[in-house]
Amino acid sequence: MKFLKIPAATITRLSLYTRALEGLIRDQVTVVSSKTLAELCGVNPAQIRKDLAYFGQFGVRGVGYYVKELMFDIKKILGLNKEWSLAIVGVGNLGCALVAHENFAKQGYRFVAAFDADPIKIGRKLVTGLVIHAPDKMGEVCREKGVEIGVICAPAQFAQDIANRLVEVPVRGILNFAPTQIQAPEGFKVENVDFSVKLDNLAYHLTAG
Amino acid sequence: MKFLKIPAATITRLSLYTRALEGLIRDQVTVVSSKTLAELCGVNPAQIRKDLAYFGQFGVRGVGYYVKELMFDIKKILGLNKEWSLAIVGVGNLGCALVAHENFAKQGYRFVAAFDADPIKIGRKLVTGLVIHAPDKMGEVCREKGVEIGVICAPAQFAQDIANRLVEVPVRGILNFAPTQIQAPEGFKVENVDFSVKLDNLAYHLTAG
DNA sequence: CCGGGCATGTGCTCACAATCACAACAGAAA
DNA sequence: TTTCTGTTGTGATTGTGAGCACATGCCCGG
Repeated sequence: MKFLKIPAATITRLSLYTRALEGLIRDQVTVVSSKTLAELCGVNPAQIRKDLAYFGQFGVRGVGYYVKELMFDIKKILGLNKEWSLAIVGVGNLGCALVAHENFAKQGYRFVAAFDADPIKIGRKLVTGLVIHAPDKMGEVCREKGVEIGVICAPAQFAQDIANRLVEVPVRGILNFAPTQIQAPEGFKVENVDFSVKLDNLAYHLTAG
Repeated sequence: MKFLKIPAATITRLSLYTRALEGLIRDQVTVVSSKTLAELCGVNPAQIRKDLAYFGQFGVRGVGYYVKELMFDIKKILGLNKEWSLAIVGVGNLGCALVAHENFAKQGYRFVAAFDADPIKIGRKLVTGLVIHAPDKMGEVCREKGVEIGVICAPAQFAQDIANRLVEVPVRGILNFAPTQIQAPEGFKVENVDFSVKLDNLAYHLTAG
Protein backbone atom coordinates (compact mmCIF):
# COMPACT_ATOMS: atom_id res chain seq x y z
CA MET A 1 0.00 0.00 0.00
CA LYS A 2 2.97 2.29 0.48
CA PHE A 3 3.32 2.69 -3.27
CA LEU A 4 0.22 4.84 -3.48
CA LYS A 5 0.87 8.54 -3.34
CA ILE A 6 -0.07 9.76 0.07
CA PRO A 7 -1.48 13.28 0.50
CA ALA A 8 0.65 15.63 2.55
CA ALA A 9 -2.48 16.55 4.48
CA THR A 10 -2.81 12.95 5.58
CA ILE A 11 0.60 12.98 7.23
CA THR A 12 -0.24 16.22 8.99
CA ARG A 13 -3.46 14.72 10.29
CA LEU A 14 -1.72 11.58 11.51
CA SER A 15 0.34 13.88 13.65
CA LEU A 16 -2.85 15.40 15.03
CA TYR A 17 -4.27 11.97 15.77
CA THR A 18 -1.28 11.09 17.94
CA ARG A 19 -2.04 14.08 20.12
CA ALA A 20 -5.65 13.10 20.63
CA LEU A 21 -4.57 9.51 21.32
CA GLU A 22 -2.08 10.74 23.89
CA GLY A 23 -4.97 12.37 25.73
CA LEU A 24 -7.04 9.18 25.54
CA ILE A 25 -4.18 7.11 26.91
CA ARG A 26 -3.84 9.54 29.79
CA ASP A 27 -7.56 9.11 30.47
CA GLN A 28 -7.24 5.31 30.45
CA VAL A 29 -9.47 4.93 27.40
CA THR A 30 -8.65 1.65 25.66
CA VAL A 31 -10.86 1.71 22.56
CA VAL A 32 -11.94 4.58 20.34
CA SER A 33 -14.15 4.81 17.26
CA SER A 34 -13.30 6.91 14.24
CA LYS A 35 -16.35 9.00 15.13
CA THR A 36 -15.08 9.88 18.60
CA LEU A 37 -11.52 10.46 17.45
CA ALA A 38 -12.85 12.65 14.66
CA GLU A 39 -14.67 14.85 17.14
CA LEU A 40 -11.51 15.24 19.21
CA CYS A 41 -9.51 16.27 16.15
CA GLY A 42 -12.17 18.32 14.42
CA VAL A 43 -12.21 16.25 11.23
CA ASN A 44 -14.56 13.91 9.39
CA PRO A 45 -14.71 10.28 10.60
CA ALA A 46 -14.35 8.93 7.08
CA GLN A 47 -11.25 11.04 6.74
CA ILE A 48 -9.60 9.22 9.60
CA ARG A 49 -10.46 5.81 8.26
CA LYS A 50 -9.23 6.80 4.82
CA ASP A 51 -6.00 8.24 6.18
CA LEU A 52 -5.27 5.03 8.03
CA ALA A 53 -6.29 2.91 5.05
CA TYR A 54 -3.27 4.23 3.15
CA PHE A 55 -1.06 2.28 5.51
CA GLY A 56 -3.06 -0.87 6.25
CA GLN A 57 -5.84 -2.04 8.54
CA PHE A 58 -5.63 -1.01 12.15
CA GLY A 59 -9.18 -1.22 13.46
CA VAL A 60 -11.63 -3.92 14.41
CA ARG A 61 -15.00 -3.77 12.66
CA GLY A 62 -17.88 -3.26 15.00
CA VAL A 63 -15.47 -2.16 17.72
CA GLY A 64 -13.10 0.60 16.77
CA TYR A 65 -9.40 1.12 17.31
CA TYR A 66 -7.36 -0.03 20.28
CA VAL A 67 -5.89 3.24 21.50
CA LYS A 68 -2.41 2.11 22.49
CA GLU A 69 -1.97 -0.07 19.45
CA LEU A 70 -3.08 2.69 17.11
CA MET A 71 -0.77 5.15 18.80
CA PHE A 72 2.12 2.77 18.35
CA ASP A 73 1.26 2.13 14.71
CA ILE A 74 0.90 5.79 13.78
CA LYS A 75 4.16 6.65 15.50
CA LYS A 76 5.82 3.92 13.54
CA ILE A 77 4.34 5.23 10.29
CA LEU A 78 5.60 8.72 11.06
CA GLY A 79 9.04 7.45 11.97
CA LEU A 80 8.77 8.46 15.61
CA ASN A 81 9.91 5.11 16.93
CA LYS A 82 13.45 6.46 17.05
CA GLU A 83 15.23 9.53 18.31
CA TRP A 84 16.06 12.28 15.85
CA SER A 85 19.17 14.41 16.17
CA LEU A 86 18.75 18.09 15.40
CA ALA A 87 21.06 21.04 15.02
CA ILE A 88 19.97 24.59 15.66
CA VAL A 89 21.47 27.31 13.49
CA GLY A 90 20.99 30.75 14.94
CA VAL A 91 20.61 30.94 18.68
CA GLY A 92 18.84 34.24 19.12
CA ASN A 93 15.75 34.57 21.29
CA LEU A 94 13.73 32.20 19.19
CA GLY A 95 16.49 29.64 18.71
CA CYS A 96 17.14 29.42 22.44
CA ALA A 97 13.46 29.05 23.13
CA LEU A 98 13.22 26.15 20.70
CA VAL A 99 16.19 24.31 22.16
CA ALA A 100 14.70 24.66 25.61
CA HIS A 101 11.21 23.68 24.47
CA GLU A 102 10.09 20.56 26.28
CA ASN A 103 7.71 19.31 23.59
CA PHE A 104 10.53 18.46 21.24
CA ALA A 105 12.31 16.29 23.77
CA LYS A 106 9.06 14.55 24.68
CA GLN A 107 8.60 13.46 21.07
CA GLY A 108 12.13 12.17 20.64
CA TYR A 109 13.70 15.19 18.97
CA ARG A 110 17.09 16.01 20.52
CA PHE A 111 19.20 19.06 19.85
CA VAL A 112 22.77 17.85 19.66
CA ALA A 113 24.51 20.82 18.07
CA ALA A 114 24.20 24.61 17.92
CA PHE A 115 25.65 27.23 15.61
CA ASP A 116 25.71 31.00 15.43
CA ALA A 117 27.68 33.55 13.44
CA ASP A 118 27.94 36.03 16.29
CA PRO A 119 31.57 35.90 17.56
CA ILE A 120 30.45 36.79 21.06
CA LYS A 121 28.26 33.72 21.26
CA ILE A 122 30.74 31.22 19.84
CA GLY A 123 32.18 28.98 22.49
CA ARG A 124 29.48 29.80 25.00
CA LYS A 125 27.06 27.23 26.27
CA LEU A 126 23.29 27.20 26.09
CA VAL A 127 21.23 26.47 29.20
CA THR A 128 21.06 22.86 28.07
CA GLY A 129 24.84 22.66 28.05
CA LEU A 130 25.15 22.73 24.25
CA VAL A 131 28.26 24.56 23.03
CA ILE A 132 27.71 27.14 20.31
CA HIS A 133 29.94 26.62 17.31
CA ALA A 134 30.97 28.85 14.42
CA PRO A 135 29.09 28.25 11.16
CA ASP A 136 32.23 27.04 9.37
CA LYS A 137 32.39 24.13 11.80
CA MET A 138 28.98 22.98 10.62
CA GLY A 139 30.12 20.08 8.45
CA GLU A 140 32.57 18.73 10.97
CA VAL A 141 30.38 19.03 14.06
CA CYS A 142 27.20 17.79 12.42
CA ARG A 143 28.84 14.71 11.04
CA GLU A 144 30.48 13.96 14.35
CA LYS A 145 27.21 14.30 16.26
CA GLY A 146 25.16 12.54 13.62
CA VAL A 147 22.79 15.43 12.95
CA GLU A 148 19.86 14.43 10.76
CA ILE A 149 17.72 17.56 10.72
CA GLY A 150 18.86 21.18 10.62
CA VAL A 151 16.71 23.89 12.18
CA ILE A 152 17.23 27.34 10.70
CA CYS A 153 16.44 30.11 13.11
CA ALA A 154 18.35 33.04 11.69
CA PRO A 155 17.30 36.24 9.91
CA ALA A 156 15.88 35.73 6.42
CA GLN A 157 18.87 37.13 4.60
CA PHE A 158 21.16 34.37 5.89
CA ALA A 159 18.71 31.51 5.53
CA GLN A 160 19.64 30.39 2.03
CA ASP A 161 23.32 30.42 2.86
CA ILE A 162 22.77 28.32 5.94
CA ALA A 163 20.57 25.96 3.99
CA ASN A 164 23.34 25.47 1.43
CA ARG A 165 25.77 24.54 4.18
CA LEU A 166 23.29 22.15 5.73
CA VAL A 167 22.67 20.49 2.39
CA GLU A 168 26.39 19.95 2.04
CA VAL A 169 26.88 18.45 5.50
CA PRO A 170 24.69 16.61 4.52
CA VAL A 171 21.72 16.65 6.83
CA ARG A 172 18.57 14.90 5.64
CA GLY A 173 15.98 17.59 6.18
CA ILE A 174 15.53 21.21 7.17
CA LEU A 175 13.03 22.94 9.39
CA ASN A 176 13.05 26.59 8.45
CA PHE A 177 11.80 29.32 10.77
CA ALA A 178 13.12 32.17 8.63
CA PRO A 179 10.41 34.00 6.71
CA THR A 180 11.77 33.21 3.27
CA GLN A 181 11.51 30.54 0.60
CA ILE A 182 14.54 28.27 0.55
CA GLN A 183 15.88 26.64 -2.59
CA ALA A 184 17.07 23.10 -2.06
CA PRO A 185 18.05 20.26 -4.38
CA GLU A 186 15.36 18.03 -5.79
CA GLY A 187 14.21 15.52 -3.23
CA PHE A 188 15.64 17.41 -0.29
CA LYS A 189 12.88 18.06 2.22
CA VAL A 190 12.36 21.54 3.64
CA GLU A 191 9.50 22.37 5.98
CA ASN A 192 8.67 25.98 6.71
CA VAL A 193 7.26 27.27 9.97
CA ASP A 194 5.98 30.63 9.12
CA PHE A 195 4.12 32.65 11.68
CA SER A 196 4.07 35.93 9.86
CA VAL A 197 2.18 34.22 7.07
CA LYS A 198 -0.30 32.93 9.63
CA LEU A 199 -0.70 36.39 11.06
CA ASP A 200 -1.26 37.80 7.59
CA ASN A 201 -3.98 35.21 7.13
CA LEU A 202 -5.64 36.41 10.29
CA ALA A 203 -5.31 40.02 9.25
CA TYR A 204 -6.95 39.26 5.92
CA HIS A 205 -9.89 37.43 7.41
CA LEU A 206 -10.44 40.06 10.07
CA THR A 207 -10.38 42.76 7.44
CA ALA A 208 -12.48 41.21 4.72
CA GLY A 209 -14.81 38.99 6.76
CA MET B 1 -14.86 40.20 -7.43
CA LYS B 2 -14.72 39.88 -3.66
CA PHE B 3 -17.92 37.85 -3.68
CA LEU B 4 -16.17 34.88 -5.19
CA LYS B 5 -14.90 32.38 -2.68
CA ILE B 6 -11.17 32.78 -2.37
CA PRO B 7 -8.99 29.75 -1.64
CA ALA B 8 -7.12 29.87 1.66
CA ALA B 9 -3.99 28.92 -0.24
CA THR B 10 -4.31 32.09 -2.28
CA ILE B 11 -4.10 34.27 0.82
CA THR B 12 -1.06 32.38 2.02
CA ARG B 13 0.63 32.90 -1.32
CA LEU B 14 -0.18 36.61 -1.34
CA SER B 15 1.79 36.77 1.86
CA LEU B 16 4.70 35.04 0.14
CA TYR B 17 4.52 37.47 -2.75
CA THR B 18 4.95 40.44 -0.44
CA ARG B 19 8.23 38.99 0.75
CA ALA B 20 9.59 38.56 -2.72
CA LEU B 21 8.42 42.05 -3.61
CA GLU B 22 10.16 43.41 -0.55
CA GLY B 23 13.40 41.99 -1.89
CA LEU B 24 12.78 43.47 -5.33
CA ILE B 25 12.10 46.89 -3.84
CA ARG B 26 15.34 46.65 -1.91
CA ASP B 27 17.11 45.83 -5.18
CA GLN B 28 15.54 48.84 -6.91
CA VAL B 29 13.62 46.68 -9.37
CA THR B 30 10.58 48.60 -10.61
CA VAL B 31 8.78 46.10 -12.84
CA VAL B 32 8.38 42.36 -12.52
CA SER B 33 6.65 39.73 -14.65
CA SER B 34 4.60 36.92 -13.21
CA LYS B 35 7.27 34.59 -14.56
CA THR B 36 10.08 36.20 -12.57
CA LEU B 37 8.02 36.58 -9.44
CA ALA B 38 6.97 32.97 -9.75
CA GLU B 39 10.59 31.83 -9.80
CA LEU B 40 11.33 33.84 -6.67
CA CYS B 41 8.39 32.30 -4.83
CA GLY B 42 8.69 28.81 -6.23
CA VAL B 43 5.20 28.72 -7.73
CA ASN B 44 3.59 28.61 -11.17
CA PRO B 45 3.29 31.94 -13.06
CA ALA B 46 -0.34 31.31 -13.91
CA GLN B 47 -0.96 30.77 -10.23
CA ILE B 48 0.18 34.27 -9.44
CA ARG B 49 -1.96 35.83 -12.14
CA LYS B 50 -4.96 33.85 -11.02
CA ASP B 51 -4.42 34.71 -7.37
CA LEU B 52 -4.33 38.39 -8.22
CA ALA B 53 -7.30 38.08 -10.55
CA TYR B 54 -9.50 37.30 -7.57
CA PHE B 55 -9.04 40.88 -6.45
CA GLY B 56 -8.88 42.84 -9.68
CA GLN B 57 -6.41 43.77 -12.37
CA PHE B 58 -3.00 44.93 -11.24
CA GLY B 59 -0.69 44.31 -14.18
CA VAL B 60 0.00 45.85 -17.57
CA ARG B 61 -0.17 43.49 -20.52
CA GLY B 62 3.12 43.11 -22.32
CA VAL B 63 4.93 44.72 -19.39
CA GLY B 64 4.28 43.08 -16.07
CA TYR B 65 3.55 44.45 -12.61
CA TYR B 66 4.91 47.65 -11.11
CA VAL B 67 6.64 46.38 -8.01
CA LYS B 68 5.79 49.12 -5.55
CA GLU B 69 2.21 49.40 -6.71
CA LEU B 70 1.69 45.67 -6.49
CA MET B 71 3.21 45.59 -3.02
CA PHE B 72 0.87 48.33 -1.91
CA ASP B 73 -2.15 46.60 -3.42
CA ILE B 74 -1.40 43.21 -1.90
CA LYS B 75 -0.80 44.74 1.50
CA LYS B 76 -4.11 46.47 1.22
CA ILE B 77 -5.83 43.22 0.28
CA LEU B 78 -4.29 41.46 3.26
CA GLY B 79 -5.26 44.25 5.60
CA LEU B 80 -1.68 45.24 6.35
CA ASN B 81 -2.27 48.94 5.73
CA LYS B 82 -2.93 49.39 9.43
CA GLU B 83 -1.30 48.40 12.70
CA TRP B 84 -2.61 45.37 14.53
CA SER B 85 -2.63 45.15 18.32
CA LEU B 86 -1.69 41.79 19.79
CA ALA B 87 -1.69 40.27 23.25
CA ILE B 88 0.65 37.46 24.24
CA VAL B 89 -0.68 34.87 26.67
CA GLY B 90 2.06 32.81 28.24
CA VAL B 91 5.46 34.46 28.45
CA GLY B 92 7.77 31.49 28.74
CA ASN B 93 10.85 31.15 26.57
CA LEU B 94 8.87 31.07 23.38
CA GLY B 95 6.46 33.82 24.32
CA CYS B 96 9.28 36.21 25.20
CA ALA B 97 11.08 35.38 21.97
CA LEU B 98 7.97 36.22 19.98
CA VAL B 99 7.41 39.54 21.69
CA ALA B 100 11.00 40.49 21.02
CA HIS B 101 10.92 39.27 17.43
CA GLU B 102 11.61 42.13 15.07
CA ASN B 103 9.70 40.73 12.10
CA PHE B 104 6.38 41.28 13.77
CA ALA B 105 7.03 44.94 14.42
CA LYS B 106 8.28 45.43 10.87
CA GLN B 107 4.96 44.22 9.49
CA GLY B 108 2.83 46.36 11.73
CA TYR B 109 2.02 43.85 14.44
CA ARG B 110 2.43 45.35 17.93
CA PHE B 111 2.30 43.52 21.22
CA VAL B 112 0.38 45.77 23.58
CA ALA B 113 -0.43 43.36 26.41
CA ALA B 114 1.04 40.29 28.10
CA PHE B 115 -0.42 37.68 30.42
CA ASP B 116 0.88 34.75 32.41
CA ALA B 117 -0.53 32.56 35.15
CA ASP B 118 2.77 32.26 37.01
CA PRO B 119 2.47 34.46 40.15
CA ILE B 120 6.20 35.14 40.11
CA LYS B 121 5.97 36.74 36.68
CA ILE B 122 2.88 38.84 37.31
CA GLY B 123 3.72 42.51 37.70
CA ARG B 124 7.16 42.13 36.15
CA LYS B 125 8.10 43.76 32.89
CA LEU B 126 9.31 42.18 29.67
CA VAL B 127 12.40 43.56 27.94
CA THR B 128 10.10 45.64 25.76
CA GLY B 129 8.62 47.26 28.86
CA LEU B 130 5.33 45.37 28.69
CA VAL B 131 3.88 44.59 32.11
CA ILE B 132 2.78 40.99 32.66
CA HIS B 133 -0.77 40.73 33.93
CA ALA B 134 -2.71 37.93 35.60
CA PRO B 135 -5.04 35.96 33.31
CA ASP B 136 -8.15 37.17 35.12
CA LYS B 137 -7.30 40.71 34.02
CA MET B 138 -7.52 39.64 30.39
CA GLY B 139 -10.89 41.15 29.60
CA GLU B 140 -10.18 44.44 31.27
CA VAL B 141 -6.64 44.97 29.94
CA CYS B 142 -7.36 43.79 26.41
CA ARG B 143 -10.37 46.06 26.03
CA GLU B 144 -8.43 48.99 27.43
CA LYS B 145 -5.49 48.42 25.07
CA GLY B 146 -7.68 47.60 22.09
CA VAL B 147 -6.26 44.13 21.53
CA GLU B 148 -7.45 42.59 18.27
CA ILE B 149 -5.49 39.35 18.09
CA GLY B 150 -4.57 37.01 20.92
CA VAL B 151 -1.41 34.91 20.71
CA ILE B 152 -1.49 31.73 22.76
CA CYS B 153 1.92 30.57 23.84
CA ALA B 154 1.15 28.38 26.82
CA PRO B 155 1.29 24.61 27.40
CA ALA B 156 -1.33 22.62 25.52
CA GLN B 157 -3.41 21.79 28.56
CA PHE B 158 -4.24 25.46 29.20
CA ALA B 159 -4.76 26.48 25.58
CA GLN B 160 -8.50 25.86 25.36
CA ASP B 161 -9.14 27.72 28.57
CA ILE B 162 -7.14 30.71 27.40
CA ALA B 163 -8.92 30.62 24.06
CA ASN B 164 -12.28 30.75 25.84
CA ARG B 165 -11.19 33.84 27.73
CA LEU B 166 -9.93 35.48 24.57
CA VAL B 167 -13.19 34.77 22.80
CA GLU B 168 -15.03 36.46 25.63
CA VAL B 169 -12.87 39.57 25.66
CA PRO B 170 -13.63 39.60 22.73
CA VAL B 171 -10.58 39.60 20.53
CA ARG B 172 -11.14 39.09 16.81
CA GLY B 173 -8.70 36.28 16.09
CA ILE B 174 -6.28 33.86 17.72
CA LEU B 175 -2.81 32.73 16.77
CA ASN B 176 -2.18 29.48 18.58
CA PHE B 177 1.31 28.12 19.23
CA ALA B 178 0.13 25.38 21.59
CA PRO B 179 0.19 21.91 20.03
CA THR B 180 -3.51 21.28 20.35
CA GLN B 181 -6.71 21.79 18.43
CA ILE B 182 -8.74 24.69 19.78
CA GLN B 183 -12.53 24.84 19.70
CA ALA B 184 -13.91 28.27 18.89
CA PRO B 185 -17.35 29.61 17.99
CA GLU B 186 -18.47 29.49 14.37
CA GLY B 187 -16.86 32.26 12.38
CA PHE B 188 -14.13 32.93 14.93
CA LYS B 189 -10.76 32.66 13.24
CA VAL B 190 -8.00 30.55 14.80
CA GLU B 191 -4.65 30.00 13.09
CA ASN B 192 -2.32 27.31 14.36
CA VAL B 193 1.46 27.45 14.24
CA ASP B 194 2.55 23.97 14.86
CA PHE B 195 6.18 23.05 14.63
CA SER B 196 5.95 19.60 16.10
CA VAL B 197 3.61 18.70 13.26
CA LYS B 198 6.14 20.05 10.80
CA LEU B 199 8.88 18.02 12.42
CA ASP B 200 6.71 14.93 12.25
CA ASN B 201 6.26 15.60 8.56
CA LEU B 202 10.01 15.70 8.15
CA ALA B 203 10.44 12.53 10.17
CA TYR B 204 7.92 10.74 7.99
CA HIS B 205 9.53 11.78 4.73
CA LEU B 206 13.00 10.95 5.94
CA THR B 207 11.83 7.55 7.08
CA ALA B 208 9.68 6.51 4.15
CA GLY B 209 11.34 8.36 1.32
C1' DC C 1 -23.85 -22.36 16.99
C1' DC C 2 -26.15 -18.61 14.93
C1' DG C 3 -28.00 -14.01 14.10
C1' DG C 4 -28.19 -9.07 15.21
C1' DG C 5 -25.80 -4.84 15.88
C1' DC C 6 -22.22 -1.86 14.97
C1' DA C 7 -17.95 0.27 13.28
C1' DT C 8 -14.49 -0.39 9.89
C1' DG C 9 -12.77 -0.32 5.11
C1' DT C 10 -13.60 1.26 0.45
C1' DG C 11 -15.59 2.32 -4.33
C1' DC C 12 -17.85 6.31 -6.09
C1' DT C 13 -19.15 11.06 -6.52
C1' DC C 14 -18.39 15.74 -6.13
C1' DA C 15 -16.04 20.01 -5.49
C1' DC C 16 -12.26 22.69 -5.79
C1' DA C 17 -7.65 24.12 -6.78
C1' DA C 18 -3.69 24.07 -9.93
C1' DT C 19 -2.13 24.11 -14.59
C1' DC C 20 -2.52 24.86 -19.43
C1' DA C 21 -3.30 27.43 -23.50
C1' DC C 22 -4.93 31.17 -25.86
C1' DA C 23 -7.16 35.51 -26.75
C1' DA C 24 -6.82 40.34 -25.49
C1' DC C 25 -4.13 44.14 -25.31
C1' DA C 26 -0.26 47.63 -24.05
C1' DG C 27 3.88 49.54 -25.75
C1' DA C 28 7.75 50.10 -28.96
C1' DA C 29 9.51 50.55 -33.39
C1' DA C 30 9.26 51.19 -38.22
C1' DT D 1 -0.55 54.29 -38.46
C1' DT D 2 0.49 49.61 -38.49
C1' DT D 3 2.94 45.67 -37.11
C1' DC D 4 5.41 43.00 -33.87
C1' DT D 5 6.77 41.56 -29.30
C1' DG D 6 5.67 40.21 -24.91
C1' DT D 7 2.85 39.63 -20.84
C1' DT D 8 -1.47 39.77 -18.71
C1' DG D 9 -6.13 37.93 -17.77
C1' DT D 10 -9.12 34.02 -18.25
C1' DG D 11 -11.94 29.96 -20.12
C1' DA D 12 -11.02 25.05 -20.38
C1' DT D 13 -8.82 21.00 -18.61
C1' DT D 14 -6.73 18.12 -15.51
C1' DG D 15 -5.70 16.26 -11.20
C1' DT D 16 -6.42 15.57 -6.44
C1' DG D 17 -8.50 15.36 -2.02
C1' DA D 18 -12.70 15.15 0.89
C1' DG D 19 -17.19 13.22 1.90
C1' DC D 20 -20.86 9.78 1.30
C1' DA D 21 -22.91 5.38 1.56
C1' DC D 22 -22.75 0.71 1.62
C1' DA D 23 -20.81 -3.82 1.84
C1' DT D 24 -17.79 -6.37 4.89
C1' DG D 25 -16.81 -8.66 8.84
C1' DC D 26 -16.06 -8.86 14.04
C1' DC D 27 -18.11 -9.29 18.64
C1' DC D 28 -21.61 -10.62 21.79
C1' DG D 29 -25.86 -12.47 23.45
C1' DG D 30 -29.09 -15.96 23.34
